[in-house]
Amino acid sequence: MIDVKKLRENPEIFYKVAENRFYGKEFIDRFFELDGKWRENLKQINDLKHEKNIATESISRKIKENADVETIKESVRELNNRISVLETEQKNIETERNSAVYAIPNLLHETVPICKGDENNRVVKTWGVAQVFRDDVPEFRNATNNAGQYMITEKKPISHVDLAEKLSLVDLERAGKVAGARFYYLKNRLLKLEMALENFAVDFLSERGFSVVEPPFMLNYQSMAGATDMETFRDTLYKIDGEDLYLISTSEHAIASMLRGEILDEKELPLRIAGFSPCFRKEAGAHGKDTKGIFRVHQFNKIEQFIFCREEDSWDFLEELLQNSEDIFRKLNIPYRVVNVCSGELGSLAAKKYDIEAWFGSQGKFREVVSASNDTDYQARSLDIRYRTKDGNRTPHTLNSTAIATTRVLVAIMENNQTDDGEGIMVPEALVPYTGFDLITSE
RNA sequence: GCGGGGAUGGCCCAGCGGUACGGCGGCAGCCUGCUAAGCUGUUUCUCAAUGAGAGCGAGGGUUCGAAUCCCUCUCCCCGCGCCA
Repeated sequence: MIDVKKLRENPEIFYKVAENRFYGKEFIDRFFELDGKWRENLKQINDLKHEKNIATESISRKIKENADVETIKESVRELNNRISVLETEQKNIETERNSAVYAIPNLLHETVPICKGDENNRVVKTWGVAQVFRDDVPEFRNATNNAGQYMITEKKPISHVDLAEKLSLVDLERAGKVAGARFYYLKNRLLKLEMALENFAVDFLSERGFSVVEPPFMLNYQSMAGATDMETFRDTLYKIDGEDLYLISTSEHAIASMLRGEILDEKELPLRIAGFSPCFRKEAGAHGKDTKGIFRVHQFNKIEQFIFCREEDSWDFLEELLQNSEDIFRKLNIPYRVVNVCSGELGSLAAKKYDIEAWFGSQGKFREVVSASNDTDYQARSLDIRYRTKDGNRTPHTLNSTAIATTRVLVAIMENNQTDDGEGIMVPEALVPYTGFDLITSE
């Protein structure tokens, strides 16, 4: 959530951000409407409680003096009634005011492009030599601002769906039978390749100063609500029936809420934590998109980078996270571009977000494989996480970035590393020590 | 799942109907040739702030007054049961 004090002091900043993000301003209006009443009520309640405390204290004194206390008791009962009426009203106002506050998005970093639509994300850089089918060259050149390196191929790579079927690497049909669309059985060498990716990423991040955790795969409402926003709840989260538990859609939320309600010491920061967990997503808004294969699924494994840091350091750490993720894709030799996501496509928690989009030859497109966000103090404030400094407590900044989302990276490998005859997949060199094989074929 | 014991400020711990004790740590100051020790203050949140209110795992209840008594729930520890 945003800083309410800052909102009271500088409403114009928040109105401007709402405009730049193409949000409605009604939540901010609603906040101010309710906040005035809230503060007025609070004053009244506190004054009455003050009166009550004085009366109550006088009772114990009078009892010692053997004086009569019945009339005072009666007046305190009267005060209690008035307080209780106001407090009930206050609770209602507060609930509404808070839901308005939660709906107000984070501030934006000055470098975020102000516009709508993914096509307006700013391309920051490109890396690698992509194999681009002849007909897709214009699209590729456009998507990289003519800066991407590529080799023209005379045939399109086989889609990962066809290739995986041919090589017995996934069973989508039976997964559909037992669980539904967007589920999969991952098989044989593709499973080993997945495990290799996971081990590779865990080792990689350990070397870069991350501690690694496998978090709970479910979180209670309070933790989930602190770590994410209502849009995410609605569109992506699975709820466990009859329990106060939600399946995580990313280990980010489990790591962020790990420190909920705690006060850290400034010296403990930064905290670099990598999470490894399955991610469960409803993909509610994605009907008809990427329906085939394992590109967009309800369940996949992910290694995630997460950082808690001092407020003054977070912009440097965003670059660090991006660099780590880029280095992973470089080691895997997957061509990609990096985009600075524009204001209209940014989630409400993020003040800035980079996406890494890998080249998928069969689709002739760059598609998202990594999201690196700086949520500044927004997420940590909702979770009531603070750190102690000489000059009092502050809210840390939190950042997160994908390292490896397994299914998408498997697809990227399948589409970028096909053998010339289209009958096999070459394992990226960096993974061979982990797989123990360098080729996946039908044998 | 059953029985017993717990949860108190950043940490440890006392209090068990009269408004949170003490210690450790942190910060500020005093003192000292420097350091250490010692001494003093401070340490969470909210508000229209020289003031006031809230806060003892969470939520209810009883009472003029609840950390303290009652109810529900959560988590931790010990034992029993079950179990990959």
